[in-house]
Amino acid sequence: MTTALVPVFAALGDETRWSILAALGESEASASALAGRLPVTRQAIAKHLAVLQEVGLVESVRVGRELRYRVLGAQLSDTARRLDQIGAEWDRRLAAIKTIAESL
Amino acid sequence: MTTALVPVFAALGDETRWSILAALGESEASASALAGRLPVTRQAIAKHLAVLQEVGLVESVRVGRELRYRVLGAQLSDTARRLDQIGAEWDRRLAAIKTIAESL
DNA sequence: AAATAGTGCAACTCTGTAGTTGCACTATTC
DNA sequence: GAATAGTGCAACTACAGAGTTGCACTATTT
Repeated sequence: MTTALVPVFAALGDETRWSILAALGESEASASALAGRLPVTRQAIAKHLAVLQEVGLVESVRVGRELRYRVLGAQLSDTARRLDQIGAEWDRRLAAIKTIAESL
Repeated sequence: MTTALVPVFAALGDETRWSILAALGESEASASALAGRLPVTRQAIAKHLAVLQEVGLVESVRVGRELRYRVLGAQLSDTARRLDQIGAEWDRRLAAIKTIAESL
């Protein structure tokens, strides 16, 4: 299953979500724990985590009575790979057109 | 000048803008030309192009009386590289924590 | 058993923005 | 010089989503 690309970027296009990802990049944490460090409510964070989980950037594990979230760097790297391929393809094609144009 | 990352993702988090980028990935085009191929008005496309240009994904060149837009694959590849580094850093750090935890 | 920490869900506000219509302006092209 | 193709700008609508408050529920701890 290859995750659709656009929703991933939409998820990454929000500063608050990057704050959450950055925090999770240092250590796993629950929504409540994150709410202690960030200037938003726990409910807002829960919504962001749902978005991030939907696009596979985050996964959750039950630990006692808390839901602990973990960031998935591999998904980010996979997205990066696909992005790089698209950019390279554009430049390749446009360079080819330019070459043809100049040969006229 | 390293472009801020989040605005780039916000720009990439829209399907219509991807349609525009895909079209420009095949050949340069003006806002009016793009409006002929896509199911949105020329004005809407102009706004999207402004957003894309703001984050450096697109540049424009005057050709006669038209403003022709060109996609910049290099900016996409650069973004991809930075994204990959971030993902790798997360996984590296969390793996280190896991190792420490298991050694207890 | 009681207190509590963590979560889930719903309703609401508010801002941002995607998209539209309409008109004015300008440089072409004939 | 007149018609026209391309763009620029402004006002407006409509919807998505970021954030809030409030309450209910549940599984822990003590």
